[in-house]
Amino acid sequence: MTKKPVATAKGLPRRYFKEVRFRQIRALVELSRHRSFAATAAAMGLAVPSVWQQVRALEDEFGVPLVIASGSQLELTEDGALLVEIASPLVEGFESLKAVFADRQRHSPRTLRIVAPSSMLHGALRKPVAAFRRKYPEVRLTIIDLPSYAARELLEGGGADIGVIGIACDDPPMPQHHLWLLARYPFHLISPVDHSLAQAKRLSLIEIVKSPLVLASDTSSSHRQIRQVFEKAGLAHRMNVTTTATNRALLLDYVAIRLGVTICTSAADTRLPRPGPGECELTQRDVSTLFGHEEVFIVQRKGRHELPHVRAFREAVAAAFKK
Amino acid sequence: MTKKPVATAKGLPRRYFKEVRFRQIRALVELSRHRSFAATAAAMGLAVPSVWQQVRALEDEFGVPLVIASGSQLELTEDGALLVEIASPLVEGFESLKAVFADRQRHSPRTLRIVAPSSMLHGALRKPVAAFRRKYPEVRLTIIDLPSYAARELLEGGGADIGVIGIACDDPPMPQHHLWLLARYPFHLISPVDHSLAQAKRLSLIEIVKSPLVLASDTSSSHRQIRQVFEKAGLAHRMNVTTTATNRALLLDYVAIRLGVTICTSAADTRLPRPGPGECELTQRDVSTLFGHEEVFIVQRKGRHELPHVRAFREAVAAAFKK
DNA sequence: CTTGGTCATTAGGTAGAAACGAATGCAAAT
DNA sequence: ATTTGCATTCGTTTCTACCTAATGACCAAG
Repeated sequence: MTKKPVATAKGLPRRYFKEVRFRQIRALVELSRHRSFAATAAAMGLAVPSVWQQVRALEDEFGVPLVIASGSQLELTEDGALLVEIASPLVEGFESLKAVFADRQRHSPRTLRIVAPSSMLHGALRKPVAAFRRKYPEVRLTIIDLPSYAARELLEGGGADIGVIGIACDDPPMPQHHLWLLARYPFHLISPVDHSLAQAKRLSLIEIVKSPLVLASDTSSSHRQIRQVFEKAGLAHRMNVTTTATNRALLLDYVAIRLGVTICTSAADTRLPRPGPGECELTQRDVSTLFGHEEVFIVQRKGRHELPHVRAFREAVAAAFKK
Repeated sequence: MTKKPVATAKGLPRRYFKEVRFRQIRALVELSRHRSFAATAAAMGLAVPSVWQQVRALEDEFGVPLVIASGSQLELTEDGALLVEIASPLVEGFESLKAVFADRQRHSPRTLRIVAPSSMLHGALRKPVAAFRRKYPEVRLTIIDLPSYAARELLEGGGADIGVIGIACDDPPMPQHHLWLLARYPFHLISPVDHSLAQAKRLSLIEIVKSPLVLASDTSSSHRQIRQVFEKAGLAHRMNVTTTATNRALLLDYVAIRLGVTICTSAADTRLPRPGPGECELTQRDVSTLFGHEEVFIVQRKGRHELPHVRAFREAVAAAFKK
């Protein structure tokens, strides 16, 4: 029975054996230092036959004797000495590879690109960012201010290392990324105190859609979620979004000058601003039974390894939200 | 059940796994060129998962991501680029190792050290040496003229690459060397024609030992063999070696001026010289029944690899003797 | 809006390399 | 004359390098 050769994708037999191997070269170089298989093996933490075999394999490969044992003392042949001369810089370079890399890495600049909507940056992220800046002053920090959905697209394209974004319930999944839930904010309806929606006993989507709306940017998660809710109710075509703004303070300004009502989220401790000149007083009602909650995630590309400074930032953010 | 760690000679577990491997580095460097696992694998003659695994192993080893796949196109991280920058000269050096070695080897001087008794050098070896000189003019040829046993000792000490020597029957074996039998020459007794040993009906050791002897150097194989024969017969103490010489012509001269008789070997076609002035005529008798034959060998250290020019010389000598 | 192709990734399996211990043999030192 | 230290051979075990096949994501054209 002949041994059947294993075919590769290309129909060729495997051929990873006939080849000069680095370990063999390393063994020879060590041998040239210690001048004995026993000493070399000890120095390399190997058994004698292993070293022996590696060196003999080299001789087979190059077709010339490299060492000869005359009595107890071992000598390199001319060819052996030549090979050592050529190869020893390579061995040294390779041995020190990890150290050199670590050294160069220490001195090469680290970067961190954070993306988040401005509300996050002004709010919950302000402290973690500042703390990170203090702890890693050498890291080049890039902060990108984008509404959630735009931020998501940036992350997916590799344009940022980490993001803190809201994700609407029916947005598609992000299979390439890790998501950690940070917070759930209920949606609130904010309107002038004298608005009919502020007075109504019970709110319904039908009632709300009749009013002109002031919403966040259409690339924000809250805008998307609200639209999705109206779509499911078959009311999307009746939405009258008069204004969009990227900023909660602006939204409230527009409501105060009666451009419409807004549906947005607020952290529990957030107070409504006092009315300025020419503005009306505002009130908010919880509409989470209709619109659910906005869910905020830390988002980061999946991968085997997380750089230490990225991890530090991620944990700082998580801790800030946990309080 | 815990997996039992295999203990080495030193009681430590084997540790040839946690280590940066050369192939992994090579894969990364190739990947940096082709920018895709598929293309890299094709270029290296490997399957895609092999390359993938090698690069990921590197990432594990260095603890940082080295490449990221964003969509179809693959990108090196900063760390990956750094590692490639450091390692690619090593890879190139290693890849070209064999070629560089071959090149340097071609331009580095080859040597051949031949040892043999002068009789061989003047006789059977003259033509092979000349032929070799013509065929390999660049080889530095060292010819050492020593009697057989001295030549043997030189070979055993590594002082010569190849030897053509006689070996006496009872000389110790040479386990470290290859021996090829070239010729067997019968021993002859050469004496003046009027000597009693030339006249005697039958020769015996007893008779021969009574005569003064002219022999080759005591480090020659023939001298040793003759001495061994007399020793076995218990006659060694009665040997009266009046003269030794390293050269057959000299031996015959001494016999011709009646310093004694000689026992030596001669090729079949060798004629005795005509007597000079003041010399007597000589005659020879085959004494191989008493002293056996001198056996001539090519001797060469055992080893996996024989350099081409050495082999060429060995074969030239063998051919010269075969005729 | 599916669908087919191409890519990366995971999983499972096999041949071969790389290591070991033990046994042998040579040579020098005690 | 032993012992000891080394190189060498042998047979076996363990680990690696590689494969194929299957899965999943993305992209471009039907």
